[in-house]
Amino acid sequence: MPGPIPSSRDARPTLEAVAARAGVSRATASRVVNGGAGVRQPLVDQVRKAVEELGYIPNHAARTLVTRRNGAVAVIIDEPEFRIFSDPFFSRQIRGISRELNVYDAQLVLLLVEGSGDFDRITRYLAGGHVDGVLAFSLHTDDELPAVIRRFRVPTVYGGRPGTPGDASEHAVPYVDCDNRGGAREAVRHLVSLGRQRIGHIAGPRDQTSALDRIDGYRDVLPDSDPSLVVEGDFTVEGGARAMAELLERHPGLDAVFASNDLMASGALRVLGEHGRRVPEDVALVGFDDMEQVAEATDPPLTTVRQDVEGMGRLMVRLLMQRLNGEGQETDSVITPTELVRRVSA
Amino acid sequence: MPGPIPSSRDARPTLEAVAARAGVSRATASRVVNGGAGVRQPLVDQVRKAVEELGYIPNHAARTLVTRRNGAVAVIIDEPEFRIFSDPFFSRQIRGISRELNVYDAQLVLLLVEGSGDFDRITRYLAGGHVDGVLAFSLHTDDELPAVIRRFRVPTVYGGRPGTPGDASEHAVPYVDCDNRGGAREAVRHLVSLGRQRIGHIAGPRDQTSALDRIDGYRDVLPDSDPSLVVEGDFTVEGGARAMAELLERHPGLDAVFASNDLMASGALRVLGEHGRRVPEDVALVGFDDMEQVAEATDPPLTTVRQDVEGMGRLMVRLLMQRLNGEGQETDSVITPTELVRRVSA
DNA sequence: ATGAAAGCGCTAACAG
DNA sequence: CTGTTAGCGCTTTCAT
Repeated sequence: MPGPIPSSRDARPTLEAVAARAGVSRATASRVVNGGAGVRQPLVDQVRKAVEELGYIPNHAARTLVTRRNGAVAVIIDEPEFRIFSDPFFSRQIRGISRELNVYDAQLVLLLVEGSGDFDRITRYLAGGHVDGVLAFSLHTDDELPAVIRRFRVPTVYGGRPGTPGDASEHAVPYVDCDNRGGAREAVRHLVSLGRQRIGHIAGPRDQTSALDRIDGYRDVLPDSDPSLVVEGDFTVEGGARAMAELLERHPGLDAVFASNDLMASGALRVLGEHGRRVPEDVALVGFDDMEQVAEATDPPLTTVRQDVEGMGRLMVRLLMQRLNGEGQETDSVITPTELVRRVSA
Repeated sequence: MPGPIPSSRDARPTLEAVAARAGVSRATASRVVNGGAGVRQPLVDQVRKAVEELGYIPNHAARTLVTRRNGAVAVIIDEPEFRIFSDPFFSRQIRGISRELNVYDAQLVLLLVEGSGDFDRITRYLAGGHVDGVLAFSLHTDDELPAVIRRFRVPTVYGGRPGTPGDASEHAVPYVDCDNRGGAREAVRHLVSLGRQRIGHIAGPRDQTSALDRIDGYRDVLPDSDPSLVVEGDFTVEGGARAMAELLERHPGLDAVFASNDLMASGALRVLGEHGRRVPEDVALVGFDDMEQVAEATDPPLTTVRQDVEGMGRLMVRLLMQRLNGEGQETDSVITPTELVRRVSA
């Protein structure tokens, strides 16, 4: 079905050509191309036919120049190397975003931030109005991005609750996050329901709200637990392994662990094995994220807390589009539910 | 260092304003903004100053409209769900691409293809000339993308050797790939050097050239090996596990396995364990890719073949830019070297 | 070396 | 309902 699209990129037909062929004015042709509202059917048909025959494709730049809309959204990911390398989390979220963006016929411009150097570049980019909106991830407490976003008033939705104070004013930027705290509670409650008495927690880095929220969830269920039962990891396999070793040293009698993500849980699993602990018999283990790749591949497979990462991505796009269309400047943030997935480790 | 950039996206200063402030014509201002060649120093300085003071940022759409360049490159990934979900490979390659694109001050537009439906969309997008060039991945043998690319003559570089015949004419599209065959040879030779006698191979899907090339590498070293020693997997953990089980059933006496990627190797590892085989004592195992996340997290850590994924991404961008700048229409493909990384599994 | 002027392709008032 | 008319902001001959 090759269709009549011209075989070269150059010398593409313009609206002018379409109008001429259809025997109408450029304005009418434009109207038809943009939906055809308020144009009589016969003319609509003529124009459509001309478009078809000529293989007309609108020139985006020209359109953007006058409408000041560019049909593109930037996805900004500010993440230290190790995490984007080792965490399918982003691939998934981006897939959700991409899918939903397609619905709106919008393009996805990917901006990876690696250091303050990149920051200027991104500032200029956003300031230049090259995109209609922004989807930003991994805001760390010391991030400069929120300031830029506020300054240029770029419509934005955050992925994950931002660590910055986030002025509660009318300009608050909405975010989409899963119920980290509730999920953590569920995980720990599950461990408790298993009859476990000494439950440790391998936390994520303190500069990420998700890690903080999960610690809170842990404490919600175990308010009187010994503080030394919580060790900070860095969301990597190795970090999880180190934390587990530390935990074991401090509390040899430990009988359960809630790790703040699956990667750390897998590291913990290995260390547990090395120290002769059977899982789940001696020590029950629950992770977080439900990254199948990790959670199902470990031995034993991990019981973990699932979050709908793709759905969260789609949601972010929807919220952004609402803002762009002016429907409710007062968009609210959304917290999505989590679900405990029982496998073998607990 | 906030700088003088205006605090709102609207009402941005135009070149006109800059020219007025600098007391020159728009043409001169434009020249300065674009490098300042052929403009006397004093004027250059005046314009630069005005740009600075006004916080002028060029309007991309206007520029694109006249230059027909848009400073953007599309990255097209056509990959069934499971792989992008479970393979850090892309994250890494994209990071390399992103970094190198920054060097050229070009934007990255991400296009995820999920089915034939998406195909129309992408065709229209490319035909619309929204991007200056394309970086395309995961061409399967039955892909429609190459046809579109050829038809519209979009400057393109493939990631990985495409499965399509790839007319050897002057319009051949260059690609960047690692030395899959050589890497596989190295892996298998290593196994041989360890004194292993019955070496199996868990291959990747037949519609991917990387999998095919690795099989070839295996056969290069073991030309007379029993065909039943090669089992096809699908590059996933589960697929690797199934393949390993099959292999064990066919050849209980197996003493080594070369898996076509690390994910499958990790699945194989688990099955090996379940069947009471010690690794590497009873069965030596080598993977491919060196995805640290997987290769270092398994127990024992995997010996594997490393490919410089990020470097390959950067290389793709460089080749594309060469094409765009007309330097050498006859860009050649590049095969990057691999390296055996010895850990514990072999 | 610099400026004037002519568009790039499209949309959006505004008339009719 | 349709056509005419202005630009959107920038680059690029072409004169000077």
